[in-house]
Amino acid sequence: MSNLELPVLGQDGTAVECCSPMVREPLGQEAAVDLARMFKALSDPVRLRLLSLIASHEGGEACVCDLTGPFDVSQPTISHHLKVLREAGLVGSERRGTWVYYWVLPAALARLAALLEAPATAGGAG
Amino acid sequence: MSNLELPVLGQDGTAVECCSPMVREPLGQEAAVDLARMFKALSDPVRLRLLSLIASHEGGEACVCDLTGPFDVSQPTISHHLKVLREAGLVGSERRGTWVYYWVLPAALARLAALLEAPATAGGAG
DNA sequence: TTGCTGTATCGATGGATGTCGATACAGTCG
DNA sequence: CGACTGTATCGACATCCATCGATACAGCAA
Repeated sequence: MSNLELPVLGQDGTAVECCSPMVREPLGQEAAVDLARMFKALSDPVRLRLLSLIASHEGGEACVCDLTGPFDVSQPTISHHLKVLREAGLVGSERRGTWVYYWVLPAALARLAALLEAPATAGGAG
Repeated sequence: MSNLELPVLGQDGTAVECCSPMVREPLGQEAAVDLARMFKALSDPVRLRLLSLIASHEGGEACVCDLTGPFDVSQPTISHHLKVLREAGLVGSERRGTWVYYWVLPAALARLAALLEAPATAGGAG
């Protein structure tokens, strides 16, 4: 249950509408729906902190037991948020004995980062 | 009403928790709330397409009249989504005579992109 | 002024979402 | 086996959100 079927594509450079900066060409509806799902997973403060906790944890992965402490919400809520992140294709998970480990899928983050990349030359916020 | 008070900071390299990749260090709660608000603005397919339409429009800005056509939703809904994007600090807007123009604020997109940037060396989604 | 067009706001509504307590499931230890 | 811990699922609930039609506001043209 680690890798969902991500419609990710040309790692080798084949330009797809999903990965080029959105300042270059308008997003298609399909791509927009797919990307919006991933951004929605990032649209909650708890999930954002969970993701950064996992990503910055040593070894690049974290046990759920490391993730429930830093938050004021209940354990089922943490489990729910982890499920959202997993179903969005942002993290993978695996059970090892008693504990369940989560790790970030860098390709997914990179896909979103590439989309947001901009020349930053036009009149920006500052 | 173009520039909201973005707590953006060191463009010159001063490391702030908002801008360093989340794989480096855990996000603080305040930063997470702030960033989640921006990601939430990107979590809707219509808004994502609106943003890319604006960004990829010639001159880097687009009239609302250019934005209502490509969608199946009503004009008030488009107006609502544009407001969400504006209040999230992702776009600026200005009225010029009859028409209202919107443009992307690249610094905001760059801030999010920097956060998502990862070494992309660990076992990724593929 | 009146009329027309472009855009924003209002109020309502159905559906999605975050949260919880209770509980079920998975694995380890006696 | 039973007891215990770690994690996920269930069901409920309050709130938020995308959407709409109706309407108000802003600017231009007669």
